[in-house]
This record gives sequence, C-alpha cells and structure tokens, in this order.
Amino acid sequence: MLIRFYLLDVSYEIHSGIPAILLWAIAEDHRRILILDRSFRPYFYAILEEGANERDIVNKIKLLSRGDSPIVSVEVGSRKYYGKPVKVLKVTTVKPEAVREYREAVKKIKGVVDVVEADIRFSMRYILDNDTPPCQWYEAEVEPLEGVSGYRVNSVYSLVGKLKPLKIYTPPKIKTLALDIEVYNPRGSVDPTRDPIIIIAVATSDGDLKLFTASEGSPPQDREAIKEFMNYVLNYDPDIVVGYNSNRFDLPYLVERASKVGLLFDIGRTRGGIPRPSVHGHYSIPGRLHVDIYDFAEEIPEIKVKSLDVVAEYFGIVKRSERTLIPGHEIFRYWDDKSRRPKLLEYARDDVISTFKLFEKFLPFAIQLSSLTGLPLDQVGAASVGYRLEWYLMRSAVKMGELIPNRVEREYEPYKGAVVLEPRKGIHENIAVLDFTSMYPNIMIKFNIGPDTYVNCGCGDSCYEIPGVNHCFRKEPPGFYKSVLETLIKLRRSVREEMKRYEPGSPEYVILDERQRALKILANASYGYMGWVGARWYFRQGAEAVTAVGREIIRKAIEIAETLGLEVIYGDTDSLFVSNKPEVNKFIDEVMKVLELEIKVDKIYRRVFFTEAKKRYVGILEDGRIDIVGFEAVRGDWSEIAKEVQENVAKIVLETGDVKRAVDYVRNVILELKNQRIPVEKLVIWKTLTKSLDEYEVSAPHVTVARKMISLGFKVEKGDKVGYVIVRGEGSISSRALPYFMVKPSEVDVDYYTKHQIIPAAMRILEYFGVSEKQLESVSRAGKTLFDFR
DNA sequence: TAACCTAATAGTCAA
DNA sequence: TGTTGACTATTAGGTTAG
Repeated sequence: MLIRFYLLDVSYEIHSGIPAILLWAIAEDHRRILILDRSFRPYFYAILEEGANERDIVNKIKLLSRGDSPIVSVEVGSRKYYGKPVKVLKVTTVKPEAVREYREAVKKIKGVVDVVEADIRFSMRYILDNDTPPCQWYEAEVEPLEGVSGYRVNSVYSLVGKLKPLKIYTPPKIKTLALDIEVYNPRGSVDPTRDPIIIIAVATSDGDLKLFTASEGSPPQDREAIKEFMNYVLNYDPDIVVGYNSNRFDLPYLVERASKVGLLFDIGRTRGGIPRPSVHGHYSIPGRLHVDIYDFAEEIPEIKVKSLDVVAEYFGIVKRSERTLIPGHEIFRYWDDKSRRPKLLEYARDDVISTFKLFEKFLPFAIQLSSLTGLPLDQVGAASVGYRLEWYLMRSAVKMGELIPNRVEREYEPYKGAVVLEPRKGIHENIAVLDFTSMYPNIMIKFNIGPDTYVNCGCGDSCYEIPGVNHCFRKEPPGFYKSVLETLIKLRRSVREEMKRYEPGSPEYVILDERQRALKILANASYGYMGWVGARWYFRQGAEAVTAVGREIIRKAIEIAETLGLEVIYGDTDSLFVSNKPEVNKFIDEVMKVLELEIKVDKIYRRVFFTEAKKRYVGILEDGRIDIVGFEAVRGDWSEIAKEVQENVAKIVLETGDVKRAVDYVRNVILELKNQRIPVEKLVIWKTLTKSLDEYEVSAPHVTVARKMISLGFKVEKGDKVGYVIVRGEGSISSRALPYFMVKPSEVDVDYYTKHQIIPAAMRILEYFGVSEKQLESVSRAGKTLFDFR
C-alpha cells in the first residue's frame, strides 16, 4: 500500500543481529506510524592507489570478514575525492559498530590510500544516502507489519520501495508537550539523589495546562507526581517534548530522580527506552523529538542574560513586570510557606507557558534548518553553526559523488583577517554606510576558492592569483565550495520568488521566509567553516585567500570613492562610511562594474560620531533613532546604570550638541548614586564563566563570586553568567565583589561605580568635547546638594 | 611603602 | 564544536621615589 507521511525522526535498532532503520512519522490521516527499513547496511569506502590491483585488494578485504558481522560485499566504484576521480571499494558489513574495526584493518592493506566515510552515524548515513531529511512530506510503498509489539505507535510498517519526497510545505498538526520542573532546593544547588521535584508543569499544543505537585513531607515526596506525569505523557503521546535548558537540567534530572524513587522513566515510543544523552550535548527521548529552546535563545546575541523570563520578554510573549518571578534560591521557601506556595505554582505555570510559546516562535525556523541539514529537529538546535553547515555540505557531497573527508585532528595555524580603517574622529553630518552584500561567500564563488581548486601559482590565465598571499585557484571547473554556494544562492532566490505568491503573514509565507533565512545563514557560515580546524573541509589557505581578496577589494573601493570625491570616514571588513552625496550612486555603479561585486547603502546617518577607537561609533539614523555600535552601552558586561548614562550622553550630544547639559546630567546621576537612589539591579555586572573554575589563572571578580556562590551551595559552572556588585571595603575589586542578590543598597561601593563605571562610560564620548573627569566628579565632594555645583 | 608601570589574562563586540 | 580584529578592565608582579 502507498502512504503519505511527514517524517519526524530516523533512528536504528538491531533486530536479531540485523540493523533496522526506524522511520518515525505522522501519516496523512494523523496516525503516528513507524516504518521499518531492514534493507539498509553500514559501509565505508577504501580509496585505491592509482594502478592498484583491485582484485587482489578485494580478496584481501574479504578475508578480513569474521564474526556476527561479516563483510557482505566489496564493490568497485568511482567517486571524486577533492574533485579528483578515484577508484574506490565500497565495503559493506552488517552491524554499524563493525565499521570501525574493519576500517582499521582495511587501512593497513597495501594499495589502499585512505579509508573514508567510516565515521558517519548509521541513521544519518541513511538520511544522506536516500536523501530523506526529516521535517518533510514523503510518499512510500509499505506493508503493514502485524504482531509487532514494543512500539507506542498506531501502526508499524515495513518499507517496500524508496521514499519519494512530496512538494508540500506545511507540516501536519504536531502534538507538542512543554515541561518545566521545580526542585526543592534548601541547600542551594540540587542533587537528584537527594532533592525531590516539587512541581512538574506541563503545557500542550491542545491547550492543556497541568501542574503535578509533590505530596507533603519533609522532604516532599515526589514519587506519585513523577508517576502521574509519566502517565500523562504516555496518554497524551506528544511528538515533540519541549523544555528550557532541559538538555542540561529538566530531562536528566527527571530520569535520575525517577530511578531514585524506583521508577523507570519510560516515556518514549519504544517500550523500555528511557531518555539518554546523545550527540551535541543533546538528551534524546526514543521516538519523540526533544527540543531544548535554550539552544535557540543562545544564538540571539541581543539577549545578554538568557533566563527564560528575559527571553520571553524579548519576543513579546510576556512582560517580566506582568508575571510571577521568584528568585531561584528561594524556591524551597515558597514551597514550605503554604501562604506563598500559590505564587510558586503560578511561577511554574508562567514558565511552562513561556517555554511553549517560545517553541512556537522558533519551530518554523528549526523545521527549515532540519530539512536542509538532514539533522533531526531535536539535534539541529543543539548542533553548532559549523556542524549544521557541515551536514548540509555532506548531503551536497553525496549528491555530487564527492567523498566526504574524514574528521582529523589538525594543528591550529593563525592567518590574517580583515582590515579596519582608522576612523576620522568627531561628528560627521549625513553619512551613508555602504556594505558589500555577502562579501566572503561571493569572493569564494568568484575566485573558485577551496581545497579542491588550489593549484601552484604560475598557471597564467587558467587560474586566479590571490594578491598578497601566494595562493592560486584554477578557474574551471567549479570547486566544491563554489558549487554548493551557488546552489544555496539559487535556492534562496527561488524561495524568495515563491514568497511573492503568498500574503505576508500567511503560514506559507512564514515557512518560506524562514527557509530563505536558513539558506542565508548557511551560506554566510561558509568562510568561518573553511577556517575552522575541526571542519572536514578545513582549508586554511582558502580562508586566508578569502580575507586577502577582501582587503584588496576594500582598498580598491576606497580608491574609487576618493576618485569620485567621496570622503571615506571609516570602514570595517566589508563596509565603507562615506559622505552621502549624489556621487554615491555613481560609486555603487562603478564598484559593480570594476569589482564585479554588489555594494548597497545599508543605512544613512543624519549625524555620526567617532572617537579614535575602531569598531565603536554612535549615530542618529534617518528616522531619528540612536544607533550605538561597539560602545559600553551595547555591551553585556557593564552595569545598567553606566550603559544608560552613556546612551543618554550620546543622545544629548548628538541631538542638541549641548555638552554642558550632558555634563549636568552625568553629575546628577552620580549624585543620585551617592544618595542610594539608584536601585541595586542597575549596578549588577554580568560576566560569563568561559572555563571551569580551576582553569583560571587570575582571580577576576566574576570568578571569585562564582567561588563564593559554590561555597554557599549554588551550582555555578562553565558557560554560566555570573552577576555581581562591588561593595565598600578594603582590598582588590575581586575581593569586594558579591553575588548581586546578596547586596544591600547601603553596602554598594559608590566610589567604584562613579570612577569605574559611570565616568569612564560618559568620558568615552565627552572626552572628545574637552570635558575632564574632574568636571564630572566635582559633585562628589562631601555630598552637597544639586545647587552647589550649578 | 605608596605610586606607578607593564605584561598577561579575560571578556565582549564588529564584521 | 565558524573566523580574525579591536578595545577595555583587572590582576599580578615588578620598579622607583621618597
């Protein structure tokens, strides 16, 4: 029978010694189905030396066959390796684990140059070979499998033919369950072998909202709550389970906690299959997709502190001022105090609603990323930018008959990057910012840059010579990177074309918009990927060539601008700031003609201000908005008050030119600070712990604070943001830094915040106008009133 | 011993 | 677990004036 279905996930199991691919899907009629494909076998390639005796090597390989996973075939074939045609032997066995052993043995055979594609997970191998990424509709011939037990699905089938992709963009109705747990934490940090779960909050795509709570006791008893929750999950049977930071916390905690109270946390679609750690730091539930929204939040640089409430507010889901918030370390108190317990329940409910709504925001993009990269929806979020692109490249390679290079350990070699021009300091009126569109990907295409096109220089007209570095690339035929990038651009263009057929805001429009965005993100990651030592297609000379061409292009563009009488104020990598005169249009045309690259006006400043520093400027845009770049005001590691002061100073100076007013404003803030009128929250400084605590060589404030927090029983680890406030006292700044939630207004070191936060932030801009630090701090003399310095 | 200098460490942002 | 360039604060350890 022929069925149509939406593919959710691909996994595999071994059934009586033979691998079975499991295709988890939603059928057109909404049944949850599982399709088994028992015909697929693991394999790898041996690349043969030129002129090697194939027969001889085939026989030698066959002789290696042993045990319960014999070598079932050795086939001679042709592939390309870095663009060059090669003879390969495709060595097929039975069990995926056997690939590694055979690889080592085959590598040693004389006449075998290398062994490739032995390091690809079996289920991903299936997706690559059959071109069947998840999050797409397919049609396939299947046969019902009767009497198969052990799977919690409506029907199990056996695949007869191949999967045929369908051109349907809209996903089916997917059942989603969001969860959020609260743990009893009287000791600060929590431990599943000791601390019970007090609330499990659940929200589903069918609008159900439920709280499972622990029973009374000291400590509270959570066995029944966990059991009820498990039953709820099995009964609701979600396709997707969503959490916030659930890879690192909720899911592992639930599993361990359940086991501690004597329950098997069996909530998957295979019986007895409990959630377990998987690739890319992801925690997987058999047969369901577990999506951690935190992974997506992490990619938004605008959000500095990534707590759920802040992220939800950023996306306009729920304002922090309009929801219940409870400090994490006080959760147990809210539980113990019955009068405050309803607040805690409200808090958990708000969290799970935010989690669910954030998931709805991210889902369309995640779906597109999954169908492009082939990574299942639950892994695609956890995978880094480099791995996402790599899976796209691997899919492309298979389609092109290119062998996938091995992942190898390499030594890191630095190379020169982009140029940044010395800014002309001061205020400039009416400035246009011109940007080359997708400069690096376009350079890679234009100069056919890649490992497979790299040639010795001195090849004349047949190759491109890269200026400044001794690298050359042949012009024809197009290399791997060029082919892939051109495909990405072509696909994106066609998606954008198709978007025009739909009403903005319609489901189809949103889907296509997310797809074009995913395509752009993949293309833009290509240069960084090529320069990443961990990449399969790593090529330092290529990355070096790309930046070299970039530098040359900017140099030439400056020349063109100056010839046309346009003053260049500043430039960074692929942008130029020039006076916004009619000649700008001529400049754009000339750049296109001479450099054959597109350049566009990105923004226009009515007024823009530079100090002598690079990568820092502030301007007023055409619509009157203040745009701050690079300065403290847009950094996450400065106190809110310093950022606010700097932004307002910039605003006053740019809008009115009234420096005196700006000075008065700063003095007033300093006065308010001294009078304890600035709330402590505005004084918190957040910094990331970028390594584990014992790796630090100096005791920076956030490091000492992290140590203090740990000794108080909190859990602080690598990757966490630590918020601290500097208090009065003796000694170094570090020794006077305290966790922000422990600081009373009276303890704040007002002097530190004046001298090291507010004044430096304000001076960054005011210095240029001849203001001295003394002018700003003169108020500090013995707490006089406002009138004493006016 | 306080004041001052400098290299190294660390974090974050621009592109 | 995508790249290099750039800026800045703080620590840690020294030197120097007095």
